[in-house]
Order: sequence, then structure tokens, then C-alpha cells
Amino acid sequence: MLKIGEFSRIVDVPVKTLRYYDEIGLFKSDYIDEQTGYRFYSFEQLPRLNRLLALKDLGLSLSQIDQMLRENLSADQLRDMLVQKQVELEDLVRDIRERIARVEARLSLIETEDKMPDYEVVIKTVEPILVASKQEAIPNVETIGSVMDRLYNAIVGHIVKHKGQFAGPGLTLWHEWDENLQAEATLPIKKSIPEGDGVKVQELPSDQMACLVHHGGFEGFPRAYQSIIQWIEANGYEITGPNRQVHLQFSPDGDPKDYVTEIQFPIAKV
Amino acid sequence: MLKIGEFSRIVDVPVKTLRYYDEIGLFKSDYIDEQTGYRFYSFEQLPRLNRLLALKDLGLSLSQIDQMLRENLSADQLRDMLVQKQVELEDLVRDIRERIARVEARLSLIETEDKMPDYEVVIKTVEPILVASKQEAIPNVETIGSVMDRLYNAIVGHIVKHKGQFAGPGLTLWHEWDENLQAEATLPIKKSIPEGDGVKVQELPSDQMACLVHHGGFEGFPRAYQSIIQWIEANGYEITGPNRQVHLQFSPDGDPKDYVTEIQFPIAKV
DNA sequence: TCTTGACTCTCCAGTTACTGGAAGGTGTAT
DNA sequence: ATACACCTTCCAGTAACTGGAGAGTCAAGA
Repeated sequence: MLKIGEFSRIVDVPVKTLRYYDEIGLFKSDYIDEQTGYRFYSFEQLPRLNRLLALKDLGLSLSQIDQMLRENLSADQLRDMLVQKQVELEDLVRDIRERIARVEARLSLIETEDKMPDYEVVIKTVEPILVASKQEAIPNVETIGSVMDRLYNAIVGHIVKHKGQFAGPGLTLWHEWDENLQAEATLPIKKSIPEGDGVKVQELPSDQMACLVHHGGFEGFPRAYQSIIQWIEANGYEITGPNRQVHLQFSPDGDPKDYVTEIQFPIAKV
Repeated sequence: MLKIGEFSRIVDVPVKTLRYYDEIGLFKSDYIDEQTGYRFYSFEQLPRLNRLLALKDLGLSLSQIDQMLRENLSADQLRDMLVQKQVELEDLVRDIRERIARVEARLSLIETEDKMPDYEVVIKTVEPILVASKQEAIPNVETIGSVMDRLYNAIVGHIVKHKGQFAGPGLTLWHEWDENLQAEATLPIKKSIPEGDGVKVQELPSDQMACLVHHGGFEGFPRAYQSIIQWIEANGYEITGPNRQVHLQFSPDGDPKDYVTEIQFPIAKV
């Protein structure tokens, strides 16, 4: 019989940890002195503890180890748990590799600009949104303003006509189609309404998006777009569909300096 | 001004998390209604939160992010933190790779034997130990018993003669020297004593050891040795010195079935 | 105007696998 | 007798949230 400290030295596990394993019932001492409460361990307990430690070394959680040590598990069940752990670990490695890539991208940005980047790109998952939308080709850049006005006015008119309820800020989708730039103005609505007046009703899909928030007027967009596209390339993603501009803060007669626009690109790992 | 739920939807961060960031002072709401306690957020806060999320995405801790966001950090300090994180992540990947290798090794054991292995090998760091020791060549296997008896008796005699104090179970080191097997019997002692009678006093170094506990007599050793050596190879380690047998439970006139011996091989990653 | 349902608040508990410390009892060597 | 190492229990803290209870707030519909 060994006192906890002796046992601790043999197995190279801290006394505190042995007491903790005892407390949670994962690994109980062999015998407890009624008088003193001293825990005593025996050599016969070494195999169980060693198995425990070996499994812990594989990265299994204590509750999983507890299951596996209960000893009534078939080889198949054991294999399943290990295979699952294997997959989990491989996923983890992939995650961390991506993280390293992002750290490196940021480091190289700091090297060139000697400060944190102007724009922060974050990935998020957007929810599906029900929208009323209208689309039109943009023949040249100067016309964007007037075309967008026309499109949004048409949609607002259509929604009002059908007593639809608005459900959030408008967003513009930018399609590139046969080298033609197409703008699709959309307005989220709470419930579906009939189509018509060239206005479509659709649900924008849920998607992974690389997002960047731009403050100010449209003249700053080129730099913002450049940043986000650079980021997407540097981090090994590809663009999988039309990008969106979410007009978080916008009014046709407001000061452009107050505009807040989120630019979103749907992405996937290459 | 946005209520917490609206803000939460825009930034795709749970309400609970925003409240938590508020609580720890990492990201405070712009304004709080005195009456209701409602938090209100503004669009101006988006850049800070996005930077926060981007840094979190790199795997930085919230307290590190807090430092980085305090904004009085130089580009050098930022770079240092990122470089450190990079190193940390790369270490982590290496760790996990080793873990995966161990999982695979165990899976292949389960495949061949259809159950958990008989012996569990664990890695631990042994402490340096002061010992009195005596060494002798083993000409052939049959003589092991008598040679060991002689060696241990000699050491015990020497220690007693110099009033040394024993400090734990004996351990035998096995050297392979010019194809000759050499056994070095050692007994831990509390304080140094003079050498003599062919008995050396030395401190066994601290080392990484692959360890396995064997219960029973010496006839079971070959299988135990085979297991541990297999494990060492399967997990990509190499043996870096003489192996040890720690005689946790042993007495010359006891029942060999009760013997408990820990076999330790000093190892290093290839 | 009342009610309903969605939203918000604070506070508390739980998660994982320990680690550290305080206060007090035990064992052994000098 | 007295150090000193060792043992005990209990409590608190870690990181970054997550879940739930109980209560207050807001806007829209009947």
C-alpha cells in the first residue's frame, strides 16, 4: 500500500490530480483509512491508471476515458471512439493551419504598412433572407446612382402596393454576367408578396461570407473592395457568387459621410 | 442606435456574448438607457468589434485582444504578439500530429488483436535520482539471477557500511556495450556516501521515459519488452540510453507472481 | 386599452480539467 | 518535544462562454 505522495511519484501524476480523479470517480484509491482519511493505493491499480494516462495522451476527455475503462465496451465501440477522435484531431489540424495562414497574412500586412490594416475582414454565416428585388444592367459607372434610385423606388412602390412589411436595410447584389455588370436591388420583407412590375420575390440563401464594413460615401468603395478581395485571395478562399452591399445606414438625401455599408462576398475554401 | 438583438444580427455574434464582452470591459455598448438598462450600440462601433473578431479568429485570447485594441501598441509589439502566436500554433499542430499518430498506432493494435493492448505505454519525465550502483557483464541469460543477487547484496553491504539511507526501490540499468550485456544494479540513497568495494555513487539524470508496468515474474519480460519497443518505434521515438527496470515490488524470497516491475526506456523524438 | 409575443435586463449555475491556498490533522526523525 | 513533511477537506479561480429563471419593456394587433 502506498500513500498518495508515493503513488504520485511512481506514476508522475500530481497529488492534486489523483485526488481530483478520486473525487469524480474516475480513479478511486484502493483503500481509505477510516481514522485519518488517508488514501492508499496499490500496485494492482497501476494498469488502470496507465491505461487512463495513455488514453488521455490521445486527447480523449475524462468522461470518454471513463466510458472506455468501464471495460464492457466491445472492440468495435472502442474503434469507433478512436476513429471519431482521429477525425476530430484532423479537423483541428486543418483549422489551426488556416489560422496560421491568417496570422501570416496579417503579419505580412503589418510588414508592408507598419500598422494594423485599415479594414478588418471577418467571416460570418448570413441567414437566409426573404427579399423583393429588381435587377438592371449598369452600362457605365456614372449611371449607378440613378439606376439604383429607380430600382429601389420601384421595389418600395411594389411592396407598398401589396401591403408588404419591410424587414431591414436594403442590400444590393452585384452580378457579373457576360462581362456585363448587373445590379440587383433588394429589400428584405417579412412575408412573401406577389411578384410583378419587374419585381421578383426570392429567398437569398444562407452562406459563408467574407465581410467588411465601410464607413462613408461610395468614392471609398474601390479601396474597400480591393482590401476584401486581397484578403480572400491571401487566405485561400474563392468567391462563389454575387457580392452584396448591405446598406446599414443610408438615405438618398443624407450626408454620404454617414453612410455605413457592409460588403459581403460569398466564399468557400479553395 | 441599435438594440442588442439588432446589433447581434448584423455582426453575427450571440447576444449573450455581447453582454459578456460588455461585462468584462472588452467591448462596451455605446449607450445605456438609464430607465430600462437596455444597451444600445452604434455603427461607429463596428470597426472595433470587427477588429476584435478578426483577432479572435487568429486564436488570440480575449485579454491579448484587449491589449491589442488599446491602440497604444506599436507595430513592433503587434508583430511580436502575432509571431509568438504563430509559433504557438505551429507547436500545437506538431502536438496534434503526434497525437494522431498515437491514435493510429492504437487503432492498428485494435485491428490486429481485436481488443485493447495488454500493456499500456506512457511517457513520463523521471526525476534525477542519487544511487549507489555496481555493474557486471552478463555472460549468458541463465546467470542473471545469481549475478543480480550478488550485485545488490554488495551494494546493500556498502551502503550499510557507510550508514547510508535507502530512498526507494532498486532499479537495474541494462547497458549494451560491444555486444556485451551489462547489468548495473542501483539502489537510491538519500545522501551521498563514499565509493568503494566496486560500488559507484552517481546521480541518474532526469529524462523522458517510455514506461510500462509489468506484473509477475521475469519469464514475462520478453513480451513486455517487445510491447514497449514496438510502441517506441510505432510512435516515432528512438531509444537514447540504457533501459531501466524499477523493482517496485520485489523480494528475493517472495512469490514471483507478486513482483511489480516498471520498464523504462529513455527516448527522444526522431 | 388590453393582451400577446418578442425582446431585454440581472443574476446564478455549469462547462473542462485541473491548480492554488487556507486551516487543520498525522507520521516520523531527531 | 518539536520540527517538518505529508495528509485531509473545502473553497475559489481559470477561459470564454452558454443556459435558465424571474422580471421588466416595447410594439403591434384585437
